[in-house]
Amino acid sequence: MLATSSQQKPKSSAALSRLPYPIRKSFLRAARHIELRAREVLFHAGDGGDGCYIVRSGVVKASVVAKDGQERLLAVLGPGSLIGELALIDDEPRSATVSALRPARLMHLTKSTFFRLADDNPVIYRQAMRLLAQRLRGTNDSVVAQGTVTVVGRVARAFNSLAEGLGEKQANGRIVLSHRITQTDIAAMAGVARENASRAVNELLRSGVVGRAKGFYVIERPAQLIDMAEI
Amino acid sequence: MLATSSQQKPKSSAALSRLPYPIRKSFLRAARHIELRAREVLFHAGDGGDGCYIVRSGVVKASVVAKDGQERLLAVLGPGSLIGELALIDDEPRSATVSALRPARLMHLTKSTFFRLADDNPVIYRQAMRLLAQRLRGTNDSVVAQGTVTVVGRVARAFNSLAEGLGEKQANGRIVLSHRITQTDIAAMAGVARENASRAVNELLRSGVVGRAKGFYVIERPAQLIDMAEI
DNA sequence: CCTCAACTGTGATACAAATCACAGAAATCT
DNA sequence: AGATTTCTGTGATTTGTATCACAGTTGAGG
Repeated sequence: MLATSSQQKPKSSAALSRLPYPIRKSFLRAARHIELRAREVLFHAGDGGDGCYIVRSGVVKASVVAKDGQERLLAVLGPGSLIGELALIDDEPRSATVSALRPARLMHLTKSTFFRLADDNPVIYRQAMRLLAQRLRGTNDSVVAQGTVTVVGRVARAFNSLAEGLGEKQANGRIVLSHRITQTDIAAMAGVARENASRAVNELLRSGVVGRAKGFYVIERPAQLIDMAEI
Repeated sequence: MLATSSQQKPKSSAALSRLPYPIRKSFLRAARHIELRAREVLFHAGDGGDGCYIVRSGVVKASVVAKDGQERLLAVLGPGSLIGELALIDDEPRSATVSALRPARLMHLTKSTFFRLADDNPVIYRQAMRLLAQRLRGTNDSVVAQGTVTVVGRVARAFNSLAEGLGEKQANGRIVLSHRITQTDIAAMAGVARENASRAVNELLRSGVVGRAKGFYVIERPAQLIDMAEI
């Protein structure tokens, strides 16, 4: 499964896919399987907890709630995505809350397992560091974007992030976001008010960069969308 | 030197300080020394370049400029700070521009040296991942803060970041920012207009959370400042 | 020490985005 | 199929910040 179908966009978050096969197999053997019902919480921000998870099917979201109660969506993640890796690495509490948007199957890897495997295969360390570095680049961009980019641009960023997390690339280059996303979700990702997210989404729909197909958003022109989100 | 004086705040960015002494020595032996004049650029965003740097003395800044030309300061960094580690890890171009705010001495570590040492001492990998994880937590917070926190709060964050990068903790708990910081800098860190940074800084001065001592900002009540910056 | 450039403070105005207020449309539940 | 609940679109209003304008202050360089 793990992000190898030709229909699927290769994503940097497809955690294991770049590791040599024997190592991948060790991971799979060592992992414990977990099922989540829709809306079930995997862990809350502030929880302790070692170990990380890899999404095998379904869709989950990572979010934090600010002091004032408003929720901010950090990511919506589909199969192949790695979550909870920060607490694995630095023993600090969970930095975000993760819950299922629809029934999901995950595998869980304990901290001790991870480090045991990694000590034997430094390539794992390299791959993990690479992933962290990529995420860091992404969040650095977000910080800058947040201050300089307009609402439409931020909503475009949200769509890109969604494409990253659960997009399925079609043969014709379009990317289908194979989960029903509400404007409230988009607003929470872009960090804007729901009403303004609505206006921005419609602007994107009108311009044809984004479309809808049976309830799912479709990114019609990925390059242009990325360009709009540029900082 | 490397961030061990009792006057100095222990910082997560004091890259090497937590490594066992023999390993630290290997790093120092393998490193090449570099001098920067004030305002001299170490590297530009977009440059290629392997290798990372550790600040040994002086002060440097990391910044990016958005499409619209406005500069955003990501950090102001003093002795002990690690910079340029992303390109080291993932071979992508430099994500920010780094230049000296005043004459600085750095040491440079090539990619091959880093990985050679790390492959022999997995503890280096662990430490590096830890550092990346911490940074990721920080930038995640920033993203949320940017959307939910008011101007004063964002300026408070900027001060915390400055304390992190170049603060010197005094015996009485106060933290001296031992470099002359302009309001333009603070504005660029907080992502607000210079005029509003001015108003916010004065509010912090009036409330006594921050003070000035011979041209330097002093954080009088670090705990309260952190609280104000909380998301 | 004097000069000039850079930095700082503060009011007035402009503007983008949040908030308010609903009405209509679409899912979901029973 | 009908009843709720949730989601969506769109105007009117308010608000926080940016921007403009400019005077006062400071500090670095000759």
